[in-house]
Amino acid sequence: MLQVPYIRNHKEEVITKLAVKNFDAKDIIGEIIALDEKRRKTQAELDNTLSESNKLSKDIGMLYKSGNIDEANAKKVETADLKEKSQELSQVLSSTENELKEKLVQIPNIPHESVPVGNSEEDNKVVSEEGEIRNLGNTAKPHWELVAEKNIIDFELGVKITGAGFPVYRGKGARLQRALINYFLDKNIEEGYEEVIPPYLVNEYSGFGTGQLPDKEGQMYHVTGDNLYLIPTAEVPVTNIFRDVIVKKEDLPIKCTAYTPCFRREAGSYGKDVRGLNRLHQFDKVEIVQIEHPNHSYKALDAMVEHVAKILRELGLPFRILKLCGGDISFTSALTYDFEVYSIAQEKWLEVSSVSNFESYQSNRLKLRFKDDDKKTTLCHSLNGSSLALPRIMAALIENYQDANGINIPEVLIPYCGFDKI
RNA sequence: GGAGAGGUGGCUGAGUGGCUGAAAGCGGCACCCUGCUAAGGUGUUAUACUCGUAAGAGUAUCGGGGGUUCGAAUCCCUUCCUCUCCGCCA
Repeated sequence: MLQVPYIRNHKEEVITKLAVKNFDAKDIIGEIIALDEKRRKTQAELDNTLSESNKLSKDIGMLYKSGNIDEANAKKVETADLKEKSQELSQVLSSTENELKEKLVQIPNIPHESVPVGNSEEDNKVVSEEGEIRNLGNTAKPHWELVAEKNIIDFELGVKITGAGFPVYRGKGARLQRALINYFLDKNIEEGYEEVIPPYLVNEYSGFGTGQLPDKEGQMYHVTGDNLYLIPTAEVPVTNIFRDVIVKKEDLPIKCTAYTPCFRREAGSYGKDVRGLNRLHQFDKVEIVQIEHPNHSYKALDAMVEHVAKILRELGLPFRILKLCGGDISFTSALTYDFEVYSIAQEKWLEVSSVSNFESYQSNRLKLRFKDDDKKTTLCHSLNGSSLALPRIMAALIENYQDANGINIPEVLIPYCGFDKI
């Protein structure tokens, strides 16, 4: 959520920059400024009214104490008008505040100046590309065939137990998955991230804090009996650790990593793009989250990007890094880099990580602040990224490391797996 | 799930209708003093919003929401949470 004073003081700039996200902010910004003015005016009026009736009440108290009952009763009558007025004003105030908030949450985060203009993923800018893409000719098998042959991931079984998009990993498949999780976590811990195991169900306040609610409600599984939501990403519980928190400046940056399963309803497309591990309702992901000082958040973003790149390099997967354009970048992000690994059998790039700086957009919702040198409380910047999402890494590993004898395990994973071939 | 008790500032803990944004202690910060150290002294120490260039002033906040009252941390209702006992259970 953007800060109203910022909108008020940088009206034109906000409108221009939001245009990069293909968001026409002109009307809504005007409405917000008007609502804010109304809010402030009402606030001032209400405060004055309350101040008056507080004074009267104090007088009445004094009069009672000194035995001046008649005068006290006379003053009581005077309070009636003030009370009615303050009730009216506070109603106006709260409805104005609600309206204002409703408008505010409709405005996306302002994109960073380096975000390329564009309408869709076609316009994302390839920042770098690394690793050798093997040429297996037409012998390359897609991962869904390989996992069936080796009996390491069973999609049909998942359908029987739950439904489509809930695969069963078994044998070496399960072991490889667990190896990847541990490997990712270890790399993150090595980089200074504190490991946390958060709840996998969150309440609605948390959903609001990270922006899933109220708009993207359909994306999450809702446990209606207890009014809780299954997390679509560890970002939700982990970032909400810091909701309503004022941290010490010297504690920044705060770095957390968490492995969690992720649950996504993602009502939508079927077919080739969602075959196998490409898109699931339940999947595993290791997430990294940073809370940073506003002056250092872009340095932190670069470091996170480099960290993820290092892991992909170690795994020996060909990958590229994209800077998302205005049309593809998420609502809440100021700058996002996507990581894609190449799937040689599907002959396409698969997104395996998305690393973003939200600047103060999330912090404003979360009320996540730090005390600055001038003792002012200032919003922190928050960042997060996947490090990494498991299914597509698994898919790419299986496809890229296949040969006539089976599937090879990358060097770094062998100690975690306990085997070197499937 | 049943029966009780309770939720007050960074922490401990007082406070049962008005002068309590909140005693006291601890902790934190600043300064002073003692040639060092231990100790001592003085002051300060919440958050948000509004008005103001500022100094400052006002308003709200004692788990959340609602109510009674001229006036609520204090009374009533409701909800969430914590603790103790019983039951159930990985």
